[in-house]
Amino acid sequence: MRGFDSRWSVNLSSRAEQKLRTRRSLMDAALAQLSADRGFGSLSLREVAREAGIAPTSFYRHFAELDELGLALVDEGGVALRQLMRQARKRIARDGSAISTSVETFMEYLGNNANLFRLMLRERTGVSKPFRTAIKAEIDHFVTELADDLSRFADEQNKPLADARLVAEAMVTLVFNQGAEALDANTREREELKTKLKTELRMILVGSQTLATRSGGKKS
Amino acid sequence: MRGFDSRWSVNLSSRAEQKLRTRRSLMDAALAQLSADRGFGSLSLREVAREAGIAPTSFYRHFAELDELGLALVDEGGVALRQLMRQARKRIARDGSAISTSVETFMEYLGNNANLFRLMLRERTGVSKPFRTAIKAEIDHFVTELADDLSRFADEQNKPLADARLVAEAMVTLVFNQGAEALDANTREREELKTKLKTELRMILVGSQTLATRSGGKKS
DNA sequence: TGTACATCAGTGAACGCGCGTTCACTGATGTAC
DNA sequence: TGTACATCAGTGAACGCGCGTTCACTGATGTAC
Repeated sequence: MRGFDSRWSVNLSSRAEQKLRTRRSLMDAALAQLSADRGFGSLSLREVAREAGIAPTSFYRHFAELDELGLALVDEGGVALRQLMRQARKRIARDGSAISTSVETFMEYLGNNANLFRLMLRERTGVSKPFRTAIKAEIDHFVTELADDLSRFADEQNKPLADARLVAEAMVTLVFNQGAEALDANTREREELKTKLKTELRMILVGSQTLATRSGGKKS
Repeated sequence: MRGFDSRWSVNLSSRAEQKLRTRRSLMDAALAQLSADRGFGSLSLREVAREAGIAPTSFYRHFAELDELGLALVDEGGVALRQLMRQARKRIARDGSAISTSVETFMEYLGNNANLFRLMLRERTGVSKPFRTAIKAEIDHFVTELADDLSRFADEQNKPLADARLVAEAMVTLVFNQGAEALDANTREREELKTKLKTELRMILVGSQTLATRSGGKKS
């Protein structure tokens, strides 16, 4: 437990360190209670405090309400998304095969941060506007980067594609939806989902190239 | 109010008619409370009974629990999906332009059954397994019919496509996701969504045809 | 370094609230004769 | 048709429960001198 945040502790009083540690316990407690059958909306402040091992009243020393904790988790989800993308780029540079590598990387991240992604995937279409807005912003950022990558890639290969942003959106929609299913699938089903997903992404990519070419693209 | 179910009332005692009417009030009350900010999970039995104008205890004369009412609504959603598809086929036969007509028909249905679709779209990835299962079954049925249509259409046009089922799944995923967004969009945004959606569907269709041709399709 | 005071994370008691569910009931509707 | 009994949708009182939130507090940690 000690040192889990040693990088930051240098300038913090031990009281402040302890506060951060409790805050983390609360966030972990909330994450731990998420599952296929429990969304963030079904958590209670008392339950989270109980799981974190503090009195319900202490919760207010860290967050004004439960949703504020949830939005902090969404921030972490955004960090995970950016790491995911960085990791995927690195691997693609090494292994090529952009679609396959991306899907593999995504699914790996999904497995390693199951409940964080559960939160993002579910609350994205959930009931709380602040959640939807925050998550949509994170995904938007993700889509933008993907669209840039796609454009660059298309230029390099001299295979233009129609409307990179739209292609990126469609891809992210499919990836996230299959991701949501993959979370609660067994290993075999997950492999099937990956295969399906790769084919679907390829269809979109190829389709967009074909449409770009037909409508007078810059292909030689 | 009288005669709203006159087609069925013929063989029913007036007591049974009244019971059906109350049941309908309950289902309508639940539907009426759904919105962008309220999912089925946030409804309470007491609230629904209040809105329907009956005592909370009377609820149990109609459903064993609130979820049972929800599943009855999902059944109605299934009916709406089948009507939607029937309507779309009819229009396509008349107007051609399969993708555009389908999207228009879907969006129209969405607008006319907003809360019913809200329920389907949200609980599809929601927290209750029975809901997820029931909705997935309805969508599956929808996907199957779409896949059949796609195959038939491809044969007629002598443009084979790769893996009709998978194409249908991807299309339905995109349509439902954009549908969820369209529900809470204004008219202008909705038009944008339609345009985007049509392009995305066209990419998938064209991509699937291109892939089928490349891998030795039966095209002349 | 030692002392006096300030800060503040964590606490336990207490509150009022809406919830789901049970129960025994009422009285209109339906049925058997 | 008229009568006596059965059915059953709808009721109101009552229950125990977990919830979010308030409050005044405690005591360890931090700070000023």
